[in-house]
Amino acid sequence: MTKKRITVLLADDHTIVREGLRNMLELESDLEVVGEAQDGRQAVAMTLKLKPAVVLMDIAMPLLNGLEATRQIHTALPATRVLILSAHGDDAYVNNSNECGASGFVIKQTSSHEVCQAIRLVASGQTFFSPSVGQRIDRLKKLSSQKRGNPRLEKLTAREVEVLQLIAEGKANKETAAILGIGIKTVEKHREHLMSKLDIHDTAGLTRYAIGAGIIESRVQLTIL
Amino acid sequence: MTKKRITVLLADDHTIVREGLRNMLELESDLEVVGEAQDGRQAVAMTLKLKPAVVLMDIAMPLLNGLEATRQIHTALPATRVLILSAHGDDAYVNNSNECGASGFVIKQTSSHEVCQAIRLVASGQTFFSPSVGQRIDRLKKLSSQKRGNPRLEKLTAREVEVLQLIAEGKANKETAAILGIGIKTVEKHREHLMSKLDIHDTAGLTRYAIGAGIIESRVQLTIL
DNA sequence: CAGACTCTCAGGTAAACACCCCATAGTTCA
DNA sequence: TGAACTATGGGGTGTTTACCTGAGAGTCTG
Repeated sequence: MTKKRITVLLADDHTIVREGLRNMLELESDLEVVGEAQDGRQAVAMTLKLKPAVVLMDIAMPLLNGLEATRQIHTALPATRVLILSAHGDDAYVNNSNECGASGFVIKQTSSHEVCQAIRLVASGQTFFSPSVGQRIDRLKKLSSQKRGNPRLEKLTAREVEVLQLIAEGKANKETAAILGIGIKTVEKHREHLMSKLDIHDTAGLTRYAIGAGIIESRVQLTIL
Repeated sequence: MTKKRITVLLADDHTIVREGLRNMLELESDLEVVGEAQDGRQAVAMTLKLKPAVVLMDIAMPLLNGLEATRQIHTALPATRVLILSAHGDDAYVNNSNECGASGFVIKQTSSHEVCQAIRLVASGQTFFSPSVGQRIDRLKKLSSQKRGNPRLEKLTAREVEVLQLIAEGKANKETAAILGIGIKTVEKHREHLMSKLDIHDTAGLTRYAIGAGIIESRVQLTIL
């Protein structure tokens, strides 16, 4: 054998995208796809089990969004590099992809060649940001040195954001409890804290907030005709 | 040469997705990717020039969305088959993909094998709809076969839209009843009909639908960090 | 080390919701 | 002129929320 290959875990809820990525990455002799996850929660679980060098992570995923998943992975396995792969470069979440512990951020408009390069870069400990994203990061860094933004979402804990996402996805407390593996009463408590902190006291309001904050996507649809 | 290959045009604004699809389709000996378009306008132009047998069309694209592009292609070249490839199968897009002249609808959760099969089907003049999408279409077809005179109002009644908006604004049934000057039971009945018609059975889902359909807006607020 | 969070869970209550059954009156349309 | 749809109601039942008090275990931090 020549050298150790870079192990990669793919996390994207679209089967077609995963298959396409797998095909492309496996054309590269130094990259090896060791697993595929269909949602954020699975991404975390599989990362802990398979310990890949790099996780290629979509942001918009069910159950747990890519950034939360990144945060959890970064906390549990700081050595694992997470490369965010997002459809939009103007996502509200671009802003704190750094804080979540991501090593890079590429948009889906990027060519596969660049993605491979990005994977190699982050695997070697460096960072990579798509040009349009990089500018945005720079701009925000400059701004944040002056004033602190959004007081509301900042106050939420990681667990609360998780629960908020599940609420906005339409899960009942019982389902949420099952998904998170905790008691219903605990979920109720998180919900209570969310409502108190955000001063929003109904499910519809929490859902609107989650969409507005970019925690989940509102399927944008044009012309109802 | 053995037989004529099915020519395919890819239309998706994400380079990675296009490359992935191209790789996968070219593994099939009977499929041939003859071009790639990055937006809806380009998709129409390239279709007119290259005259592919099948256009694999994403919906969410810049400049011109996939459904509009499909409509234009179908008008100009009725022989060309358009296969919609969308990220979401549960949105309003599905409803009028037929009207735009699409021959099929697959969601990105589909496997590449199924996508290839779908391409072959639509190329042969048949139609293909992903299971989850198919059910929706069937339901709509049944509805529209019953009331042909009003193709656009087959969805929600004016009153139901009113109630939906108030639900999405976070109003409880009691508030809604007071606002509309009707009884609570009537509001409950409208809510029941909404859930049944939309096949959405929780407040969060109704709220997401209302936002996606443009009935209400989710205030934009970003910038964390 | 003590206080401040965070996460976990308990019991309880009143309200709201989801989903059934049913009916009446008006409109629309084949 | 019926059949179908729409809007308006009532009754009932079981589930789910919203909101409250209380509390133990853990972490983080000044």
